Amino acid sequence: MGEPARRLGIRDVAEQTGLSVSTVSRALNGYSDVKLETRRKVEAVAEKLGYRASFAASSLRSQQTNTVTFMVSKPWTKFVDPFFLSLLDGVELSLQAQGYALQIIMAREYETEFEIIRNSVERGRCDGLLFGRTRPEDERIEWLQERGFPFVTVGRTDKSDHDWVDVDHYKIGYQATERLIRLGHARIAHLTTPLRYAYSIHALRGYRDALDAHGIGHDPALEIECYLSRKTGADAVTELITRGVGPTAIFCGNDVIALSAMEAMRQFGIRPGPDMALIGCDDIPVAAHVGMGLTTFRQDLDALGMRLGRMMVAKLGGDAGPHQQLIDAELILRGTDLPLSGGRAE
Amino acid sequence: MGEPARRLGIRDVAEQTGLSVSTVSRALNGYSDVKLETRRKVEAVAEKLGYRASFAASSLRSQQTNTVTFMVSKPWTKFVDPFFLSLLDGVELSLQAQGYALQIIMAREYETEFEIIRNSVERGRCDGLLFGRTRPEDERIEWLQERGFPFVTVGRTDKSDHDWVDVDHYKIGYQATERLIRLGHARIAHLTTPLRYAYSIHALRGYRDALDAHGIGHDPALEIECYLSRKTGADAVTELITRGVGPTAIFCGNDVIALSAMEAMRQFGIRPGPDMALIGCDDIPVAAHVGMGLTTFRQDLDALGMRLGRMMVAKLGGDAGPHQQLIDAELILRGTDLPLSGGRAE
DNA sequence: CCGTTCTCCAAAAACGTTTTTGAATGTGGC
DNA sequence: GCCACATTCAAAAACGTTTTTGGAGAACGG
Repeated sequence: MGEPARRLGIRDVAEQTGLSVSTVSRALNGYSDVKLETRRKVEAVAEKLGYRASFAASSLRSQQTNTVTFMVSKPWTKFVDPFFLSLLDGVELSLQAQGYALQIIMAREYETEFEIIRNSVERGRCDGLLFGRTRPEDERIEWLQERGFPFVTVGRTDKSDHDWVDVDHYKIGYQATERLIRLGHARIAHLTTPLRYAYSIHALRGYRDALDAHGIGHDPALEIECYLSRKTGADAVTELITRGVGPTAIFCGNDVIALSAMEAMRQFGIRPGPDMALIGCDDIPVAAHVGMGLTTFRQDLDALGMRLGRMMVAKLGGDAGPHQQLIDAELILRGTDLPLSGGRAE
Repeated sequence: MGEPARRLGIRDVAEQTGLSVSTVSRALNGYSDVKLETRRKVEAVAEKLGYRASFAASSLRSQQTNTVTFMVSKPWTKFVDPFFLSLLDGVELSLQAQGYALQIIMAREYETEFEIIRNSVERGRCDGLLFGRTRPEDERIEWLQERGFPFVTVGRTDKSDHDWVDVDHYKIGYQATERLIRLGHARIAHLTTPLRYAYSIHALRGYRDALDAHGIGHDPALEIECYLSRKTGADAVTELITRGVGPTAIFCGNDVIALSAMEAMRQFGIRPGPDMALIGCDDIPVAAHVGMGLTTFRQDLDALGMRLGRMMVAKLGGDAGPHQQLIDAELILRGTDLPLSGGRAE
């Protein structure tokens, strides 16, 4: 017994108000050619009935979803720290201010990233796309550009004629290295984040340029690519020490690598800081608590997120672009950037 | 010049194959009443053309989205640690195995949680809903139950006649307290997570029951409710000490509170562990690195996520339920659960 | 050889909105 | 008093699928 619980539709609102369906729609969507009094009545009835337009129906007809998708790659270290949440927070804030919903979608495997994008775009699940982990040559970006689909990336690519926001990793690399040089170090190793990502390469360039600028050439043996799983910071430190490459300081592409490196140092009886200077990047929460505190770079991801969102809104609003935003990281001095003391012969 | 780039539709596939629109649809959606050969041809052409069904159109007609939404409350501490990501990972894995997409949506404000749910459900944006931070009396749950909308929560409520998964916080509270009692402590404080959440209350009950079971009554002065911002673990410790309540051990509702408490202890010259035993909960990454290591409880959120996803799939598949899953946490012994030593007069 | 069942496909309706088109009414100028 | 124009709304088309309905032909049993 009882009705089969048919979905509440715009017709019901039309009947209740005694107006036509089209007028109700125009009233609810804020068109100007509906009398204020009429609009009020429609809104009141809609509220009373608890009516909301079907998402599927309205986006089918209007050809837009008012939704922006952020694709997050799972093994992105930044996801795990609260500041990445700040980024999403900033994005959400600036999007919803303009009536857009933020939707987050996970790419669990590296291989599915592209497939997820294709699916989102071709099925018309969102109006705009946000993603990070850009690579120097990024097929996702080319594909999206071909189709003219709106997107903004976190991170640049080699041909950067699209919208992006980015942290200046070149500057980070340069500053970190220069600081270590100023502290008297000359044998400075660099444990890089995976070099398939553009930002890793920028940091590496900064590192090398700083060395060059101070008349120190870069030594390939001091540059080691690290991963989250395969080869960690600890492996790299072990390699540096057993091969006798003899660094007195290390600049790590991120704090996770730095932490792992510190672990290995302790195993070798090397004190991070006094015996081997260390600078990381990201300022993850652990960084302040580990040992004497890890010197590292902090990024204002909140601001980055806001800009990311605003850029997307501008783009969806018809602003052609391209727009780009580079933001600086802040050096957080703690306990591991110490001057060269009892270094070996150099 | 050039076409106005009309959207690629199912009609195009129909024309290319020489079949009717309905046959193409049935072929692509895996119905049985289409010859294998025909299906192959359709799939080939669709692939060649790069056709994908419009999400809006198909979900309008079929009245389902094949999407499950996880609503994550922003100030959820678990979001910030990598293990929360494990939970989402587990969910995604079990959902996509059954052809469902996982979509994450953020509730930045406490007040918007309900609104987001209403919007998702009434606009028909998803087929099922997942969320945590359940409260003993949870209006979201009642609302969803009234409407018969499929959902599974992370955490129970008082009237638990719905589907949920949960970590056994009662057991955690009981075990933590019992361990501290066995170590000789009798004045054991409990810094609780916000008591509006059901799990906080479960932990509190476990704490009290353990005290009772060992003939120690609970003292309201030893129970302090902590928040992430307003009153932190540090504030609570300050209160305990300045008021001379005299605890010798503390069980903290989570590690963030514990860390904050440790900070305050140091300010008072109290060594966490030797001078004041401490047990936390969650095993956030910092926990292993802070001081002599925080003794805490680890939860297998990966498994929790898998179960959560599977439960949702079952529900969407017509399995009535209710289904409930309680999982145990594992005590991780580190350096802060020490026996009572130079305690004051008791 | 006829009737029945089964297999495969086509035509058309339906999903619930938004947008287009056009009509009715009122208003003002001459 | 008539025409032009602005305002406000209604009718109907359109969005791109899936589902329903039913029909043509093949297969099969008697």
